[in-house]
Amino acid sequence: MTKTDAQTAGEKTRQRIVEAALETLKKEGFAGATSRAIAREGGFNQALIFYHFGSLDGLLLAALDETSAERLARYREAVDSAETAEELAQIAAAVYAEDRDRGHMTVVSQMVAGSVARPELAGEVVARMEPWIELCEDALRKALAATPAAEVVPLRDLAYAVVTFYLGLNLLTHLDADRERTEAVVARLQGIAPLLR
Amino acid sequence: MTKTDAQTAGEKTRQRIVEAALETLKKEGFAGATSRAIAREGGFNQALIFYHFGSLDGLLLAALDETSAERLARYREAVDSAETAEELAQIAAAVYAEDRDRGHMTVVSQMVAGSVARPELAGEVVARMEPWIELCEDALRKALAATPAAEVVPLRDLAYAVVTFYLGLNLLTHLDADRERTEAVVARLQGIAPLLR
Amino acid sequence: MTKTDAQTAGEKTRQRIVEAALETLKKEGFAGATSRAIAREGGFNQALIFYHFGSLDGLLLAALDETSAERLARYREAVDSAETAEELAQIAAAVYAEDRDRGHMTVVSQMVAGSVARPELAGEVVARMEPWIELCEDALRKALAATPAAEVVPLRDLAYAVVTFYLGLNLLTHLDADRERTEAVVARLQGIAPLLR
Amino acid sequence: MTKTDAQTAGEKTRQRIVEAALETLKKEGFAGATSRAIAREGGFNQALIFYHFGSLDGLLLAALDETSAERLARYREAVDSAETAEELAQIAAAVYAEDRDRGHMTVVSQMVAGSVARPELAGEVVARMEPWIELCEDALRKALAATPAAEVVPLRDLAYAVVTFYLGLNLLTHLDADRERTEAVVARLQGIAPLLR
DNA sequence: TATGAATGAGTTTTCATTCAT
DNA sequence: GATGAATGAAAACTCATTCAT
Repeated sequence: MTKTDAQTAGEKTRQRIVEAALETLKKEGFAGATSRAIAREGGFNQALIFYHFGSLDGLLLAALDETSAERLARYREAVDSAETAEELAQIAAAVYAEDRDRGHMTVVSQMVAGSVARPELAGEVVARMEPWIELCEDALRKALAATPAAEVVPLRDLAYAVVTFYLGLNLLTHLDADRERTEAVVARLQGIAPLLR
Repeated sequence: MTKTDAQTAGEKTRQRIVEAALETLKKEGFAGATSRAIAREGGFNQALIFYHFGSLDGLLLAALDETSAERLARYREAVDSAETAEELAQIAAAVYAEDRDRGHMTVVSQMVAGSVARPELAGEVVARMEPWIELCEDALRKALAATPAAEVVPLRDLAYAVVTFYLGLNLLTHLDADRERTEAVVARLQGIAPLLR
Repeated sequence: MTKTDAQTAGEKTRQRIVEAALETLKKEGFAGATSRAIAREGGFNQALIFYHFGSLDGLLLAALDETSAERLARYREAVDSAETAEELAQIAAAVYAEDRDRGHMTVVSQMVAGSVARPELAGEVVARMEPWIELCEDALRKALAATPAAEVVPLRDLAYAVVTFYLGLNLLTHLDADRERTEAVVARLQGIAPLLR
Repeated sequence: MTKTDAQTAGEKTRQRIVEAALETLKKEGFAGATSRAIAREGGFNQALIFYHFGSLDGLLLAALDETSAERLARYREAVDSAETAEELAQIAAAVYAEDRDRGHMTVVSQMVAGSVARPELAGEVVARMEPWIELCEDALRKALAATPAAEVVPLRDLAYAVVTFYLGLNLLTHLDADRERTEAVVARLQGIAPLLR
């Protein structure tokens, strides 16, 4: 086995573990994402987690990184391609729906919620939210370009508020069995976009 | 000891346990609010929790009820006494600050976050959020009375959105060590009030 | 309240507790006959058990005494009134059916089974089986009166064997959900009686 | 260490745990066979029980299987080698004595007795008694071959009755400290064999 | 690289029993 | 006589992690 092959094999395993972690986070939440549960989900040995990621926290953060990178790219593209506030709102709604159905944001909100009582994790998690806030700021800059809103609330703070809201929304989506309400709220927000003119 | 001048011993103990639970929830979060930790915090026997509340979940929900009742009364009074949107915003900020410093809303957000992976708890927790949404709706009705906003977004949905946001805010407050940002966001929101005119 | 009344009240409570213990033993078995379960069944305070019987074991033994006394009287009468082996077999089957349906022997077998690992109880329980063996010996004496069997196996040993068998039967009746087999065995034994001639 | 000349480490540990379980069952009975007690007896970590057997019930059933397999083989051989009823009776008595002294049947009767109030266990335990009944039926067929008894009581039912009796006997052996009586009963039964002619 | 085995500390909950009132 | 409250010990089981192979 050559060195390149070996590295590849290792990379593959890492990937497999990360995916199992994400899947478990989606299905069982942060509290249910134990090393056993993840290993069971992925069909591999528990100890592999510690071999490759040092600790369960390490894996969880790596999984968060992975999801974030993928989703950020997707969002960034969407934001860059939009021109008007309406377009942005529409795109946001579409990507939100995709996220909700595929569970991407669940991972984020679960990690945030789970980190609250874990100072070692909290810092790491919060750091991983920065790019989201930046992305959101960019989107808002575009959306509010021609409005007076930008003068009232600094974009940075507004972006932070939006992410904050998104986090709360994700939490509640999980609690609200029928999703009726969270859906309604998102729909309404879309209705606001045209008013920005 | 007569029955009038003092609670029964049982009532006192229940209260003591509830307070220990709240304290632990604030300090250690949902994941850290184990029966042991709560008993240690309150300096009583673990088994007392089960004697008085049947289960740890039972205690946690009772603690949530207790905090909610107290805070709701406080907020309700504030909302009722306010006349203008500015007044409401000012009061909201004041009560928010009080909550944040004393940890009341931490308990709520911790319970919400912790319930995500616990279906048995989730229903109970979500039910306990209803009065908050109602209160918020009343406040918004007052605040938006003379504005056209009410016609665009139904108050109910808006109230739900506000609570959602508040939840996210609480989560982030805990993660963001210096609180700088969450503070800034709240301050900005206050700035919006005058614009509603 | 006169002393007689008081005694009566105490006796009534004792009786209530004993009945709750018997009921719990029948429904939940020895392992399920905890002080809590018994108190719940009877709708009284746990501590009453210890006030009246000193310990849970004390209550359980008292309950065993009570059942034994009642059933022994019933069996004794039946044995005394029978004349032939066939009659005895018929009566035995009838009383067995009654016992099985009302759970009397369940209590005995549960106490025996539960005592196995409890030396303090074992001695007491075994002592309470003596009258049953004696009764059985009397019945066998009558049944085998005119047969040569009595010369082969001493009645005492045979009586002990019968009780032993009855105990095993009770245990298996509980395990064998459909009771088909235990019923069949009892039916067959009845068929043996005429052969004794 | 090759795979042929030794069990895997896991197999060895499993065996160690099973033996500790059997030993505890013999010494402390079903109620005393807690995970702690078994771990203490075997000098290993409690958690190992759950690692290897999933649950305490799982271990107990595995222990029952182990004992049963060993003893069944022993009995089967004895039954097959016997020719006459007297021989069978003699062999039965010898094997019974061995069982009693080494505690094999104690394990069976403890599991039966303990399962009475445990529906999940009961089914499993009862299933494990089938081979014993079959073995017994074979022995009886041989013993009663030349007698008219087989026509009166079907062998199957009789076998079931014998096992039933054996169970009761085991229970009582433990209660009856001096074993005098159970011994006597077994001795008497042996005396019956010649009469079958 | 990967794995099966092992561990100590932890979890929620229940137990029989005691005690002050 | 009776009760609500309290307790220390124990129950089954799970946790993240380590280690020898």
